[in-house]
Amino acid sequence: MKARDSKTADLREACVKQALAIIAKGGVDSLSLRDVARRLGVSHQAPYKHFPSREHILAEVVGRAYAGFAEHLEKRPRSEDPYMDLGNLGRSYLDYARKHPLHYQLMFGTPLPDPAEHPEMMAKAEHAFATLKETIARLPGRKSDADVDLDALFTWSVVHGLASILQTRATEQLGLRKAAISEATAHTLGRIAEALGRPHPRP
Amino acid sequence: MKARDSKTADLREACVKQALAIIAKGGVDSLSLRDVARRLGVSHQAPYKHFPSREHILAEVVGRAYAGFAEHLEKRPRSEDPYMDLGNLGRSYLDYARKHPLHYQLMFGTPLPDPAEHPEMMAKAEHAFATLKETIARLPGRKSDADVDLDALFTWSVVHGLASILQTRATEQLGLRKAAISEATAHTLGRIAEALGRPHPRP
DNA sequence: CTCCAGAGGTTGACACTGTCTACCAAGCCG
DNA sequence: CGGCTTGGTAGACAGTGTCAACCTCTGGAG
Repeated sequence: MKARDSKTADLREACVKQALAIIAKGGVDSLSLRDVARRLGVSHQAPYKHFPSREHILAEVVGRAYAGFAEHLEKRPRSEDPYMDLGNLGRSYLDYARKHPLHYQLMFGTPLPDPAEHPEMMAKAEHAFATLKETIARLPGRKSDADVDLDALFTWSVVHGLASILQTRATEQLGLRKAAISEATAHTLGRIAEALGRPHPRP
Repeated sequence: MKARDSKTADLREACVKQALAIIAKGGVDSLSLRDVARRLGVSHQAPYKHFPSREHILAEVVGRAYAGFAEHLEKRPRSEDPYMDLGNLGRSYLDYARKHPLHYQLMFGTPLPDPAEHPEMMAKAEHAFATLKETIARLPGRKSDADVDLDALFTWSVVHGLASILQTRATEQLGLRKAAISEATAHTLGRIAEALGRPHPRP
């Protein structure tokens, strides 16, 4: 019944949407296929016609988060200066984590469905890392691929670590001044650039 | 019955131990108080005499992980040179994450019980961060407390980010050479020191 | 046109979970 | 003795994932 004639159209799609809504409200643990079905006004087994198991619907949700993330990184502003370009990439990364904490948490802060069994889930993630490596390869003074790999890993560590920490609100509990938080992004991106060899500004 | 006369002694203690064992085998999701009780040969309600809910037993397990972590950091080698001291701290941190991946994951890679409702859980974490700030404050050229806060946050981000990434085995899926992984720790710690102003070695 | 296979939906059952309630046995203390 | 607390038991309930059987359209193949 209902005005939703979405029936024939896309129950699968509606499931994914509702799943995200449920996770948004109550955390990933609270996701239950029966709840999804209930909200959609269908039987508790209907979702199983589209997803073999709870893990699979979760993998789908996470996969979409990765896709949105990769798209966001692609849309970042570009620059001629390689250091600025790296800065843009980092800012864009932290931007996404701040604006879409739920998606970020799904991607990196949750016990994920085994990636080995859901390979499509990780495809987008690889692309994002490749972008980072390209950007770093353009910095002056890079020699071997090994250097690039190591510095890409370093850079990723920093932004990922900062994003995670800012999300846990650990800051509130660790006695940091509020100002520290708002300045953290700029400061951290600056430190990355210095670590990677940009001449230090010494005013 | 059984040879376990631990009965009078410490069912509570045994619960925590079994809980950790269960999590170790099947992940945090698989923890069930009924399973704990079953393994201990007691009724399914016995654990509830010692823990008000599943969340509380989890909080206890996590709290112990934090304690063990803080203790590990305390035992790190010390040094006169402040940069070496910082390096030791970072190495010690990454060491722990590598040797006790389960504990590390419990602390930082899992949706935790709400810290606001389990304050004792976080007490040890604060101490660890304070140690980091002290170490950084000893570096030459630090000015204000604000600088120290920001650089502490930066440093924490790096090590935490690297530890997280190395644990997800994302490396395997992102096309990094195996060598990159083993070199990552040393390289990253070096980059931190450079970012914080240690003169770059240019061989 | 008929037929029938399959996609997508249904109901019912099962084993499992966390948690509530009531009950019981021992120990302690007035 | 009587009563209170502590730590255990048993039973029930709602909620979960998932398996199995069944129903009902709908789109082709013959």
